[in-house]
Amino acid sequence: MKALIERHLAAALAALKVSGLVPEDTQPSIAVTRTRDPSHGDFASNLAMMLAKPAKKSPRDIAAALIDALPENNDISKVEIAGPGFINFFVADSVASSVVANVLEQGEQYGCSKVGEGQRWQVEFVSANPTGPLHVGHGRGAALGATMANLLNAAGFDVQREYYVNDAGRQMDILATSVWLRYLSHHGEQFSFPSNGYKGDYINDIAQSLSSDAGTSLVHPAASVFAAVPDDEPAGGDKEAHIDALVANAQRLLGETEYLKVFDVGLNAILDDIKQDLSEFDVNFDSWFSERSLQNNVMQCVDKLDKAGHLYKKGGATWFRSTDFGDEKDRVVVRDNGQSTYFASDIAYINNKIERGFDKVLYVFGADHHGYTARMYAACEALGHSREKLTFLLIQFANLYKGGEKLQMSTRSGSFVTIRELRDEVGKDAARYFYVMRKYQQHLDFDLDLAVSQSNDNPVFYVQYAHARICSVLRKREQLNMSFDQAAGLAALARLKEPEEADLLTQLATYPEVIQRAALGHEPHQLTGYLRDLANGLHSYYNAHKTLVDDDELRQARLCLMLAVKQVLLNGLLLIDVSAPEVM
RNA sequence: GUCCUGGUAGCUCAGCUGGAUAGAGCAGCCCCCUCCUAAGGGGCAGGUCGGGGGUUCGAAUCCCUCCCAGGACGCCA
Repeated sequence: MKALIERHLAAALAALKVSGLVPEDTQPSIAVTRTRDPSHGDFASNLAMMLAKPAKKSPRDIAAALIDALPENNDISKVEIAGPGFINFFVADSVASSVVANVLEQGEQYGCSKVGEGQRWQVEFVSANPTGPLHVGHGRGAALGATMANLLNAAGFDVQREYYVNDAGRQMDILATSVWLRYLSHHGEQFSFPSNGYKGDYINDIAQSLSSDAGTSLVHPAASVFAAVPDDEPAGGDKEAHIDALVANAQRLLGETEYLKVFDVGLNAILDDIKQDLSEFDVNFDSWFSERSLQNNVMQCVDKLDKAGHLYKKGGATWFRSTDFGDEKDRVVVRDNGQSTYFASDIAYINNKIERGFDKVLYVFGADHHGYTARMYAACEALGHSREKLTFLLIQFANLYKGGEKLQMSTRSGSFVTIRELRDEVGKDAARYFYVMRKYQQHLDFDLDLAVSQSNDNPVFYVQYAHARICSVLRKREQLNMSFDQAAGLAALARLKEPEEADLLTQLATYPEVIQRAALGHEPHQLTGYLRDLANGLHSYYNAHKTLVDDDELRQARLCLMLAVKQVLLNGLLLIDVSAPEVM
């Protein structure tokens, strides 16, 4: 409808140019928007006001001329000039109500579009280090990433969801060493646990399973484990040096094979845990990409950059001249000790992603990564690709509140609320809904008490209740043995004349636009906002008018409308992976 | 210091490429179940859109500047 009006306005504009009223060279963008106030019709355009200046006429005169030049169309019942020069379009009732038939015909496909057809996109999200369970901070990235992927999918994009597993590097060594130390404690060794080690209870659990796996075969006396290790922080030393020395000793004492065993037990236990948490959260990935699998490619990529002349040596290290591509300073890719940096892995990873043929790669990152994006763009361009291939969505942190108190979380100290605890406390539906209902650029205050409350305060229930209410009406119809004939109802849509019905029809027609906007703008909160409004429309209607009326024809029409609203509520909730209960 | 993101009703937030009288929810006050689920609906009240300039027919939205809050700025991962 919107496109139709735009075409008509374009035709009218062309006519005015021919008649000389508007200069040939003016190229205004033709904007048609939905109106907020029904008295302004269904759609409005500001075209006349934009033409007023170049044409040197008053906006209202231009508007009148445009309207005269508009092609005839039966779908538009009235066109008016309003206010300073808006052109308001009133859509014919038959067109407005036809949306019901569209919804029922398309079912779960209603709202889907083909704007992204033929494009392969990757959405990478969560990608938390497998050093501990997912906490509520990761939850937001998980929920947003999953929903954005769903939305893009609905907009016709071919989407791959990927989790980048950081299964290499120092943090993982610290994890493996932490597990081993706990294991040693289980076997009676006495020592004080490093302050920079992983201290959560889950480390104990993993150590326990390592014990039942390996028995005492991995035990070494504490004295040798701590031999020549510099003091820890509490003893006045450096905690980083302390833990690094412990890692080195672990690797030396255990030998490569045994060390790797401990390492993998830790990694796999935690990764399995993460996978389970995510799947219970209805967050699913197509691909778990291992950082270790990239290791051979890292130096290849470094060579590639070197051959292209983007690297130089300084102070024993190899630097990438990222400032050539807009970064604020150059970055090290190979340290003076010969080890490649984490950034070097990321370069290889970018290269890998692009070689896999994605048209666009979306990174859903925590806002703390923002200093990182400039060098990522730089790397992408240095590798010979357009920076447009990368998009970073920087998610602001989520703060948890309980009883008015802000909860703290930190993986290292082991004091955090896990995503599992959150789910147990508020349920998956509320958690998923709350995570996406604010725009991602905004800090999210997650009120646990509100999410768990079964009251009208809770927006999740509000939307779900609308769905359940419709189901209840449908059940009641059967109980009362009232007839329902969908074809007859669709034929009688003209009977829907109440203002609440008109509102619902407009809202239903808006849904595909919302999905498209939410998908292309990566803004899931558009969808939750829409669902709230639609639910509100339904509740208002429900209170104002009875569906199961004796008038056969009217009842059939209203039932069709109810079915359509139910379908759209369901479609929207599916995109955020929230259930649509039939009974509440 | 540089760079991000925010600053809209008492609180939490919407506000689509600049558009018509700035919208919801919660909190407050009033009303609505002999009627399809009251986890609901309707109404009232509540705003110098952080301050100040500017662009425009028209600014919460764009530009400049200042103030405030949170975050990021390693040869860490």
